[in-house]
Amino acid sequence: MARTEASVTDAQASSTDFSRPLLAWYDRHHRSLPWRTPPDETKLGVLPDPYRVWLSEVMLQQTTVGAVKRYFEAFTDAWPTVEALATAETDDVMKAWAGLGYYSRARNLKKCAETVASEYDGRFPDTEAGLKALPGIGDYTAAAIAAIAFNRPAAVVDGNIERVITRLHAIEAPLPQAKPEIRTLVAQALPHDRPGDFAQAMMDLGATICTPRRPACVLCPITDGCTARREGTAERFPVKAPKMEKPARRGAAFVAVRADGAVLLRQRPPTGLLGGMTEVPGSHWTARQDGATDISAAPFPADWRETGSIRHVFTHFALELSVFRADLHNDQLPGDQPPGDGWWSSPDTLPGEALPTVMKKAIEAAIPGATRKPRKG
DNA sequence: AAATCGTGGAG
DNA sequence: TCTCCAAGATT
Repeated sequence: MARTEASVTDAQASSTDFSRPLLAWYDRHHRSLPWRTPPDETKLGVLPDPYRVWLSEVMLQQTTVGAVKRYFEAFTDAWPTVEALATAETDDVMKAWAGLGYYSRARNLKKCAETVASEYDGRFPDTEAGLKALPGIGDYTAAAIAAIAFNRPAAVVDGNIERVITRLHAIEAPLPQAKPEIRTLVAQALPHDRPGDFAQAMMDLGATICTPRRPACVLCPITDGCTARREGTAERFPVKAPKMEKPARRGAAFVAVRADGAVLLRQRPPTGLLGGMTEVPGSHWTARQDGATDISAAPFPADWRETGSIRHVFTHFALELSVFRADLHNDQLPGDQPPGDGWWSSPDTLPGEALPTVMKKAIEAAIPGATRKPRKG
């Protein structure tokens, strides 16, 4: 195909202008994703639905593409527009988000949808500043939506792009200190005719070629200006500050099973770890390792039997949970109301509850299969 | 501004 | 099994 953008190339010509070969590579090797508009359409001016771009970008924060796909389909099926999400029940949103992690994202997602629906007439702002003012949208997400959904020349910097840029320039400064320098370099390389495709091309390159380990430099379209490639040190970048090791905590979880199979659940506080999500009653999670499993934290007296234990690793600590189960007869129920603000969830509603993975593990340890959703069809 | 906030896949 | 870490945001 004939190249007609010679003037653009000349204007940007420098050792750091890698956008043309990168975009040419993207045109041929871009990933096809449910929220993405392919380059043959964006080049004709067709842009993706900002709602779908926003939803995907929030889901993709610190989360892999593979994990996001099913959730994205479920969300867009249930709530096809930002107005639909704005009027949804928050509890339904938390249920749909359960398992994806970082649950403040779901709370902010709902708030953001409500703001866009009520204050912006259902249309997302088309500038970085306007977007960043919304809950759950920070530097990266604001730039990504501006570039991808509105083709604004925004400097998008995510983990992939940090890796690509630090290798291109062999940046020795550790992250996150090097971030301002990286942003400047991205802004300098930004092709103003295709900012959205450029951002996605950089991310695809980082995800498929310029990978954290064993990068496929042989297949890379921009090796010419890559210092780390020339020096054979690509895998050394990006340099990161040393990470501290995760402390251990332990606690007890109590699975109360009624005669009809219903399980006692309750809601966690609205903020903090697993904020607003559903849990089985449990003890405090202590950092003490000598502490015996604390059965005094049970929601009511019963014949609690330890049925096993589960391990779960959070971002900043590892948890070991002793799981207790009690099978209740009808005359053993603690009054006609569940303790506190809890509720009994029957076997057919349990799989649809807003249970984070750690709680599904705990329930599974007491009642194998109880949280598994029945296969449809 | 350092700490907090989940989960699962890959090597 | 263990380590790394993924399209980061918030306080």
